[in-house]
Amino acid sequence: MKAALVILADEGLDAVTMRRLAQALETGPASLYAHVSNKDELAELMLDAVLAEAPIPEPDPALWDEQVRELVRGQIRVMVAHPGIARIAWDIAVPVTPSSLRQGEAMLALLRAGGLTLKQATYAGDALSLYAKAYAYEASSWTWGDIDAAETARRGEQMVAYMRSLPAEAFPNLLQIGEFFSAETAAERLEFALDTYLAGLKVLAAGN
Amino acid sequence: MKAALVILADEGLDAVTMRRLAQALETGPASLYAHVSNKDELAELMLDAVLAEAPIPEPDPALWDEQVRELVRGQIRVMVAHPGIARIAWDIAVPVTPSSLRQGEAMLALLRAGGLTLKQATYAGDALSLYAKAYAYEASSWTWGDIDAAETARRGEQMVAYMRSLPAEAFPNLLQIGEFFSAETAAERLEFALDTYLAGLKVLAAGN
DNA sequence: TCTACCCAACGAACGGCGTTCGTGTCAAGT
DNA sequence: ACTTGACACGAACGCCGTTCGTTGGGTAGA
Repeated sequence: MKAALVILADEGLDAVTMRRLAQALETGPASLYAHVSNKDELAELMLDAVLAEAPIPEPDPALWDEQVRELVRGQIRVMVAHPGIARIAWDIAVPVTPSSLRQGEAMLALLRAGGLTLKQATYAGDALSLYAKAYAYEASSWTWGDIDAAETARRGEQMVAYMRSLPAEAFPNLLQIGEFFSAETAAERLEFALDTYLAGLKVLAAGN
Repeated sequence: MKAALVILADEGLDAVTMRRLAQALETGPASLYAHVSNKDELAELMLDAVLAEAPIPEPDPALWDEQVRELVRGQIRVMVAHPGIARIAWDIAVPVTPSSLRQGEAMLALLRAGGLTLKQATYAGDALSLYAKAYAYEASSWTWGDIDAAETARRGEQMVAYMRSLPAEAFPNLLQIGEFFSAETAAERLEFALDTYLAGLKVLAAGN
């Protein structure tokens, strides 16, 4: 349902209610149930529509690790481009929509091209997908909605105040990392996670 | 609020409402706002109480990687032991409760003991924490609540039916991995992810 | 052409939610 | 004994997802 994605983009996830959607379609809430059996099903349709925009690389064994990065980046990109979708992705327990399956198959194909066994590829794909969803969710909430800038700032101050109130030697590391943990470093943290995990996978593949 | 955790354990996350909690305390919903300013604040207190049960290892440079595993396992264990808490952990944008901060500091301390720079430790700790929350959330939903067994089974059939309806060569890998992806392999998938990521971190640390 | 039927679409309502407001109650201070 | 203040509470507000019974228009048959 395109209309739902428009509302999501314009007014945020909280505004995507059956009533609001019905209003956009100039009808009543009850009428929506002729096209969708559930709000969950609506969410699933929205997720699938968004995920369909993520490109799927053609596996090339020589480039497999960069292609895995590209696949994950693509998933994250489309989710972050539609803030709120990542939250929906978490709510859906087992995604069995066409786009989800295509993404899953693509991930497995790339990992196998990298020399992993089927089992290794399964587990690695699971971990990478989990991370993609997690990262997209966090990135979305930083850039949008749920928490506004004032609330975020308040939290930051609260944290600093709380930690200052403790003996400084209790949090020697935490007190130093503030500079690394801003929204600006988000992309860098993603690349770090991908690099590290893929480095681990190469160690594994070398042992096969 | 202990009473809230009892309701969570007995009746699931959906039952943790201000009204239900008030009923358990033999009072009205409005009275709760004398002790808690928000439902969000209640959730934060619940999360902190649960996280407080996760043990914090004393850093030993010789054992750092196994200690990181233990820390993550501990976080996951306490969350899965209280199904629904993992979901709360995702809803809270920036966890600034005492237990959360202690866990964060412990993670940084272990990673630094492993020879990572502060920046590397920050990014790695971020990724590991993200993964712990993600894994705990998934594990909780498999073992509990949100989706019942019948619904899960229906989804499984739906997926198989859908994939069978497509040319088999479109999903050569996905069609084979069913055996690896049951609830029984969950612990194995966790260990795989930890092993892989830590292997990647060691490559990094060696370059310092 | 007229009639009978069917079913998609709908208004209205149900039971729930988080939260707020104004009132009552009761113990401590004078 | 009287005042005062803080705390607890009943009732209500405006939302939510979903369901029920009705309706009205289009089509198939006579």
